[in-house]
Formats: sequence, C-alpha cells, structure tokens
Amino acid sequence: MAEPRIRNREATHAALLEAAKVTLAEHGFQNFGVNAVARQAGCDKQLIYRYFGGLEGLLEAMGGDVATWLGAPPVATEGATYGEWAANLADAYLTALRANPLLQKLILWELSAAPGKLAPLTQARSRAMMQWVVAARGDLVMPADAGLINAVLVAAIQQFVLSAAVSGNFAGLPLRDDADWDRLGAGLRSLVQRLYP
Amino acid sequence: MAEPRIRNREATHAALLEAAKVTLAEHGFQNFGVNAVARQAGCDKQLIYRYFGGLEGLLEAMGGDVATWLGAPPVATEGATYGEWAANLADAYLTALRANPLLQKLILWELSAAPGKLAPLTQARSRAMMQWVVAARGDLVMPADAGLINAVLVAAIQQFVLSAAVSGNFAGLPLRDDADWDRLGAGLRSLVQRLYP
DNA sequence: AAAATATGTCACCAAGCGGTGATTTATGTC
DNA sequence: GACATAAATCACCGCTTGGTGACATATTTT
Repeated sequence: MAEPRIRNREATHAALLEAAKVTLAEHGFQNFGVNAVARQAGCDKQLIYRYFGGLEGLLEAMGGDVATWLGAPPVATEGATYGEWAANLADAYLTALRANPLLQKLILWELSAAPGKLAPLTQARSRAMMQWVVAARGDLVMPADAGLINAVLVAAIQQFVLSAAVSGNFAGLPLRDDADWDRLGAGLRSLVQRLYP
Repeated sequence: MAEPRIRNREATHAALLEAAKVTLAEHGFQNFGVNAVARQAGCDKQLIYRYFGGLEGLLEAMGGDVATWLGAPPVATEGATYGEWAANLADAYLTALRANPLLQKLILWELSAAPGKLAPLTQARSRAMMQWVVAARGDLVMPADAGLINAVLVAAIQQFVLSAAVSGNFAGLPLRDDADWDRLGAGLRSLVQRLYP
C-alpha cells in the first residue's frame, strides 16, 4: 500500500534523526517513542532498531548535534562589567529558550524522566550550555557569588518559559505577547544590575 | 480469588482519593491512570468511574483538599521589613516544597500536560498558594517591583527543587544533602535582602 | 422471608505500545 | 542476465491502557 521510500541509508538515517527532533518538539516527550518517530519519518520503525539500535541509540545520536540547537552565544562586550555581561546573557538565554520548543521539551523531559534514562542527552546539553556560557564570558572575572546569582537567573528563566508555554503566565505575571516578555526582560536586567554592583 | 473488600462506599471513596495521591507522589504523572490508582487502592477500577465519573472527576476531587498539602504558612514577624518577610517566605516555601513530593509531581504535571486537562487541580493549587502568601503577608506594604522579585524567587526555588529531585544539582550547584540546601537558603536570603533595601 | 438496592468484582473489548522474525524488492556486482 | 547484498516493509507477538457490560453478593427495605 504505502509506497516504499527510495533506498538510501544515509538519507533515511538523517530523516529519522530529524523526525525524532520534530516529534519531540511538537508533541513533547509523553508520546515520544519508536512508533511516533517512525510515523513522523514516514518509514518503518524497524529501521530505528537497525540504524540506531533502538530509542536509546537514537537519543544518543540526538545528543550529537545538541550544541547546534542553542545557536551562537552572544559575544562579551569589550570593557563591559560582569553585571552587564550577565544581564546580556540572561536576555539572550531567555529569548533563545523561548524560541526553541525542542529545548523546552528536553528540559521538561529531564525533569520528569527517571534519572539515567536520558543521561546521554542530558550530558550533551549540559556540556553545550557550559560552552555557551564560557565562550561568552571571555576573560571577565566572576564575582564571589556569581554562581548562585546566575543559577537563580537561569532557573527562573526556565521556569518562566516552561510555565508560559502551557499557561501563559507565572505567579500572576502575564507571559503571552512580546510586550510581556519585554517587560520581564527589562525587569530582570534591572535586578541583575542591582545584584552585581 | 482476591477477597472482595468490605462494602463501605465512604471508605472506598476515601481510599481511592488517598490512593490517587500516593500514586502520583510516588510514581509521578507518567503512569498515573485508572489502572494504577485502582491497583494502589486495592479495588476495581470500575469504582473510579462509579464514584468519580472517571479520572477527570478524581482530579477535581483531589483539588478539594489541595490546600492542606501545603501546611500552615509562616506568620509575619511583628515589625519586620518586607525584605525580611520575603526572605522568610522563600525559606518556608523552599523547605515545604522540598518535603512535599506530591506537590512537586503536580507542578511538573502542570508543566507537561496539555493546557486545560489539569485545570481544576491547577486552579485549586494556585488559589491555595495565593492564600498561603496573603495570609502570611498581613498588612505589610509591597515595594513596587515585589511582584517580579517574588516571581523570580518562586520560579527559581521550584526549578531548584525539581531539578534536585532528579539529578541532585542545578547548573553546577550541588543540591543533595541538607548542608547543600542550607547553603542555598542562606545565599537566597542574602540575595533577597540585597533586592529589598 | 422475599425483594430491591447498593457495593464490589470479573471478563472482555479495541487501541496503542515496544519489539522481532520473515519477506519483498531495489541496487550494485560478477 | 543471474546473483548477492542491503534497504525497506509486513505481519505478528505479548503487554498495558482506558473503558464498559455482565455478574456476584452483602445490606437494606418491604
């Protein structure tokens, strides 16, 4: 019935990888599985086992180019203070994450899955984000409590974006249109500059 | 085979509700369903349909006593500044959420589920948390940007707790034993006091 | 005691899942 | 052109899920 796809191992391999990303980004991790990915790719699920050894291998393969999901980090402004740099980075992460449903779904999945099940993907993502930050930081010196402050910023941003995606707000703050996000960005910027005097 | 449970509608009703909470708290929302709840309650799933009209009704019923999940809010200290009060509240929420796997799973579920599917529970929880805060605030006057600052605090705390539950850390910060959490609490307190001068 | 009702259980259905062996068929090689 | 290999599909398995109708029995009412 269904016309078999043209025979091309490389292309099919790539198509499966792409289908995995699309499936996760569009439908979340809840219905993510061999059937859903194969459906999205338009081929038989057997090929997932043949080419990746199963879902596990497919996830590992996804981790391979996870670095490209984030895009290029913003460059550190010449002569900027650490506070300005941190504010810029927060802003950049906020917009990047907001525009990246795949990354959102992955973060959510990591929070929901049994520890270890997503290890390869988690490690790849964590490494990629570290590089993102390090590449942007240049040779700025970190204040003493920068670790905590930045963790709070990143954590809050993630929670905002994830909550907004499902309910359009967080703790009373509306997070729907661009104006809402602009307000939030400006507010965060002022907080950051107050925290890094 | 299985001895039928003694016939008592009230008790069975309550047992199902309790089983729902236990199932969610212990196994998360991923495997939450009529089968799992009925298994936990030790009765037939049919009773869920008879007494609650299905999972939906069971969730609504769970929303009924969601207020009791949080426990009593900390009382506002006499003559305290808003900054001190906010720091206390952050501390209280951090420890309360950390000790409450059911609430953790519910928050995670709300972030992962299709909007609307959890509406009754979400509304009940949001209302309960509002009351928690309002009851604690007393008649302290809120600074101008308190809404944003508190949102950032709550968001960060939630992300910390959720991430710690699955991976034991967040963005490099270790969040395993009590000492880790004490350090985080102290750090947050200092940040709060810097933000509310 | 007999009948009616309420409570609880069982047996089954269709659908979806992860996973696997067997089968077709296009492609490259001799 | 005949053959081997590799790419893709098909057909099926066991299991779990949400959901429902039929059944058994304890409890109350008549």
